[in-house]
Amino acid sequence: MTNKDKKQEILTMARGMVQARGYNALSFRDLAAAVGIKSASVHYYFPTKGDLAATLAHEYTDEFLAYLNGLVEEGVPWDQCIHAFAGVFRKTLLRENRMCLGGILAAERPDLDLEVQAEVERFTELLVQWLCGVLAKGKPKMKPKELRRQALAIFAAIEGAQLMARGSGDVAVFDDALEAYSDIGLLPPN
Amino acid sequence: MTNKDKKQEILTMARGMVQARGYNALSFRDLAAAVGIKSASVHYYFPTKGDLAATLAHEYTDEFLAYLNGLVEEGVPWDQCIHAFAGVFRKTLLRENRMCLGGILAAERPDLDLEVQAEVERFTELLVQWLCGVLAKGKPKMKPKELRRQALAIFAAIEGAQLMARGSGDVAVFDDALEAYSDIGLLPPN
DNA sequence: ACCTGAACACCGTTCAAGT
DNA sequence: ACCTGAACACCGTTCAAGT
Repeated sequence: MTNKDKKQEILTMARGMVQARGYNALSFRDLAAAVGIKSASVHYYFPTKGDLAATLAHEYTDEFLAYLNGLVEEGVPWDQCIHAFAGVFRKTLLRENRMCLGGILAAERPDLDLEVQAEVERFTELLVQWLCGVLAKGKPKMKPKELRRQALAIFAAIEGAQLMARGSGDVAVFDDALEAYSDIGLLPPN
Repeated sequence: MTNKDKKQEILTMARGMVQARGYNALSFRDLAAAVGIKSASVHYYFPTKGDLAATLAHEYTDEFLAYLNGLVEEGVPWDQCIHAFAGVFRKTLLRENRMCLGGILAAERPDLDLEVQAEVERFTELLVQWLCGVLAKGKPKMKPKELRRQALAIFAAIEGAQLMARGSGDVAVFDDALEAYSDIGLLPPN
């Protein structure tokens, strides 16, 4: 196994742990045990917990965005793109009641190093931009500023639905909220 | 200073700390120092961190609800009640970028004792019920099930707007999202 | 290049001991 | 009744030492 493989293995394991229990709850000793090394060795790959989290968040953003851009390139209609976006959050909940990495890190913001805070902002910014682009197809007459506000609103509403579903440990809460969003026109109809 | 005073002082201080930095980041030693005792003494009032958090969450719910019910009793119109509800979340952000206690505990759910998880669910349930009651005045023809879904959606959307505003450290994000919610009719117009 | 044990100051918790 | 210091097993981090 190469260096890169091991590093990636640590990242993958850590991502799941943070999404499941949060940044503060992530233990280097648990993480090390999960990949079969000692906690001191994790520092060989990532000098600090902040470095690990920043890398984690950066990759998460890139992969999330690659998936979303893939949908657009495949020619998926704009309204189905929005639903696919929401679907990612739903799928995350189904796996051990996990949260969006950007969401849980946002909640823990004051405990994060500046570099990690910056990655959270990058995540939000890039996904809002993607939503803007997709939304623009459905609402061609809308002004850029209003478009951006609506993209943000859709994003926030979905994050909030996920947060409340996690808090109650019940995916139905997420589904109910999203159905109401569709009824009212915040999300396109099914 | 009586026992009750000291206990309340601990609770008040702990509440602010959890809203600012989260449950996992709350340190008994920091908390003890803030109220002028040693960390071991905090355990005299609250045997475990879970006991403290559960009491915290219970009081938070009660106080939040008392404020909201006060609005209704004063005869504040239903749409202004909803805006006042949202206003609490905005005000929380303005104080050191704090979060709703129910929201941040929801994010940290897997790290919470069962009694604390139950308090988070109580918080959500009681506030949703209050929103249902207020919303019913504005939409008298709406069926109970749909009413509840919409109350949940409003709650989730506001929590999400707060989460994203916290993540970016910018209240304008909260304001933008809420403006979009109003535009689309999820929240009543201003 | 990659890993380790031991040490450091932290954490929640317990408990015997103080007043 | 209320508080304490000391101990326990944890935490992230550092570092000299191993291969």
